[in-house]
Amino acid sequence: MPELPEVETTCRSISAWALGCRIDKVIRRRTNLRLPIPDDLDLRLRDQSLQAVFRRAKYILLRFERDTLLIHLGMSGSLRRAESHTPLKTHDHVDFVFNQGEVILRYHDPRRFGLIVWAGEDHDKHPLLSHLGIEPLTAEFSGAWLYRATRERETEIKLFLMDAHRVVGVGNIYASEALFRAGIHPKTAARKLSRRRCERLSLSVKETLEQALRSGGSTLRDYVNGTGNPGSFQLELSVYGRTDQPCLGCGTLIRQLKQGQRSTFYCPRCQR
DNA sequence: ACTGGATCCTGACTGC
DNA sequence: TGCAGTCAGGATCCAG
Repeated sequence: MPELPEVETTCRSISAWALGCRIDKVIRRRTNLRLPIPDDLDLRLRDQSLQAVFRRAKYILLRFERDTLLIHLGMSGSLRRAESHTPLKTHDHVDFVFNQGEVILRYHDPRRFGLIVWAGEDHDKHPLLSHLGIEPLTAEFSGAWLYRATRERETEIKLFLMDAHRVVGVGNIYASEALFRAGIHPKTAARKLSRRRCERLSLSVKETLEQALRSGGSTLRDYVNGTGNPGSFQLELSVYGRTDQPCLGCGTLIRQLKQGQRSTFYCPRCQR
């Protein structure tokens, strides 16, 4: 479900209400997601207050006084505020109950592709994070970097953009959108991109993600941020999900194809 | 090392 | 209605 803008939006909205709140108890309603949910969540987190909420790639980190949690939302997860009277929904797997039950941070994930694990002493060294590539919204992710990283790479550029070993946070929606913005065909071999096109693509990735962030992310099915509000970037999508609809630039019908078992959307005229 | 494919799981939707 | 098939925002593991 969530790509970088949705995860970042979730972090920001949780920060806005939960920082400083103290854990009353943690309720775990099932023992595993993609990985086992630690059985000492409640024991260890009780009485610790939430110190920081931040993101690495599409992982959310909740830093408490003595422990840090690593959370991933997978395809269908959400982490949002609930009240003691908020009715429980199917697939509400974990509740972090704060301030004597006054507010709850509730983890919901129908497909259970997400995960909740301890981050350990140094989260950057955690096995799930240690191999990750660079953040797209930093200066490091530049045209020069992209040009260097794509040399000799036979992979289609869309798959390259979605490979978290190289650059993180760019999922299926924003990869299609960024390539449209850059005027690059998604099946182009990464190594064939010129320096100039790499420059353009790195900018397009940043602009696409930043625009989505300003809209609070995309809500296609059920994404909601940490306060339970949907995003609106889906209204600004140029190609994603627009098969057979006219390109906003030239009117040519948007096409759909498969890359790595995922749908790709593109304009055959604007993207070469 | 790189690359493509299968896999985990539920729910929404389509077509018969 | 019901049922089967397809597809979905992610990431890991495995074979070639």
